[in-house]
Amino acid sequence: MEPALPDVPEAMASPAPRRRGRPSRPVLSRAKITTAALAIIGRSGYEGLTMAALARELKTAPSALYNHVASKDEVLNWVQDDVNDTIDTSAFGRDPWDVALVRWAYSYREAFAQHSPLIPVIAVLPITGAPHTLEMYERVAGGLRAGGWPEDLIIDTIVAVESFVLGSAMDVAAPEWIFDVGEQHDLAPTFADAVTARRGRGRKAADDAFALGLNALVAGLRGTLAATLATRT
Amino acid sequence: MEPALPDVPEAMASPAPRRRGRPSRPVLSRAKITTAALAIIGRSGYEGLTMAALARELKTAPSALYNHVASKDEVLNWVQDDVNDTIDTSAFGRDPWDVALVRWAYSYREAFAQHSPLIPVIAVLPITGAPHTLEMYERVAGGLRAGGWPEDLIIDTIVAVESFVLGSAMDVAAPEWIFDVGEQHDLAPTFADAVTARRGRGRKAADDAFALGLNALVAGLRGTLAATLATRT
DNA sequence: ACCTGAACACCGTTCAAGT
DNA sequence: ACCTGAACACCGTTCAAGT
Repeated sequence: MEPALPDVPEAMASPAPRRRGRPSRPVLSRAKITTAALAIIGRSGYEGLTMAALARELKTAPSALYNHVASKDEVLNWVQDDVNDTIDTSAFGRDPWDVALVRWAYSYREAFAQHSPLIPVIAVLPITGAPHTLEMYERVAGGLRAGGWPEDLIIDTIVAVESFVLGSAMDVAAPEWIFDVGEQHDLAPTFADAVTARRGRGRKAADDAFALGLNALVAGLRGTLAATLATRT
Repeated sequence: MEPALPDVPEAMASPAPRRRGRPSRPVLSRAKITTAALAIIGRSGYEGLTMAALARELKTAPSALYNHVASKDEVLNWVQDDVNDTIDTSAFGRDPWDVALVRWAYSYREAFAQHSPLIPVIAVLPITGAPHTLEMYERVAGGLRAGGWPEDLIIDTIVAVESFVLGSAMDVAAPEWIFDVGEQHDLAPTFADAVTARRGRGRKAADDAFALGLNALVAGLRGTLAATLATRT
C-alpha cells in the first residue's frame, strides 16, 4: 500500500489549473475582462496590455478570450466606455451651458490624458455598445439644448469641443522639451524665442495651452450662438 | 565544350540580386526611405507600411534599413516632416494673423486627415531632426508676433490651434454613422434627435464641425489678444 | 560603413479537441 | 457554450558573416 500524499493546505495549493473542457459556470465576462484590462493598464500601461497578459490576469488561456470578445480593439472599446463613465457631466442642467461645457472639457481631458492610447481608437469607433458613452453625450446634448442651442448645431458643437479636448489630451503625454530647437536657433529665431519665453513652466505648460484654447473656444461659441439666434428669429 | 548561355536582354533580366558584402555606394538614404514609405502609404495605407514592405520597395533586406534608421518610429517621423512641408503657411506675413491662422489650420487638417496614423506619434515626438516642421512653426510664430501677440502666449496659441486641428483630423477618418444610436433612441432622446437633425450631410458633417469650431476658436483668440493687450499696457 | 541571411522574441488570432 | 493547447502568420529588431 502506498503512503497517502500529504494534504496541501488550501492557501498554498498551486494555481489549480482548470481541466480541459467547458467549465460549469463561465469564467469570463465583459465586466471581468474590462476590469482586468484596467488593472493591467494601471499597473504597466498600455504597452503591458496584450491579449496574453489579459489572459494571465484572468487565469485563462488567451484563446478563451475570443469566446467573449471579437478582438483586442473591442476590449479597448469596453475600456473606453468605462473611462467615459468617470467623466464629470454633473454641471449640465445645473450651470449655464458654457460653464458646464468648460467643466466637462477639463474632466474629459484629464481622463484621457491617462488613457491617450485609446484616443486614436475611439475617435473612429461607433458608440454602439458603449452605454456610458451614450449617456455622457445625452447629458451634454441636453445641456446645450437647454442653453438655447438650435438642434442642428448641437452635434457640431460637441464634436468641435471633443476634438480640441482629445487633441489636447494627446499633448499631455509629450515631453516638456518637445519644442526645444537645440542647435538650430538661427533657423527659427522667432519660434525659439517664443519657446524660451515660456520656459520654466514645466509640466504646467500643456495645462496653460489647454486653458487658453478652451477659454477662447467657449467664448467664440457664445458668439456663435448669439449670432445664430439673432439671424434666425 | 558547352553551349554558351544565351544573353538575357537587360530589360528582362531577373532582379539582379545584390551580392553579399558592402555595396560600392550606399543603396539607402533618409530621402530614399522616406520616398519609399510615402509610396507605400499612398498605395496601400499605413497598414501596408511595414519594415518588410519598405525593404521590398527599396529592394533590400529589412535588416539593411537599420543601418540608416533607428526604428520604425523614426521612419514615421521622417514621413511626418515631409507631410508638414506640404502645409500652407504662405498667408503668414501677408494676411492678418487671424486670417492666416484659419488658412493654416485648414491646410494642416487636410494634410493629416490623410495621414491620421501619424497623429499619435507626432504629438509626442520632439521636433529635433525635422527641419520642415521647424520651418512651419517659425512661420506661424512670426505671423503671430507680427500680429501683436505677446511672446509668452505664442506657443500656447500654436499648441491650442494644433490640438484642435489634430483632434479634428482624427475625426475625418470616422465613419459617417459613428453617432448613430441604433435601437436605443429612448436612452438618449435629445442626443438622438440632434444626430437626426444633421443627417444627410454625409461626408461634410466633419467639415461643418471643424468650421464651426475653428471660427469660434479664432474669434475667441481675437478676444484673448485684445484683452491681454488692454490689461498689459 | 553597409549590405545579406538567419535568427529571436514577441503579437493577435484560429481551430481542433475536450466537457 | 466555453474552456485548453497547439498551432499560424505576421511583426520589429538583432547580429554574425561578408566585402
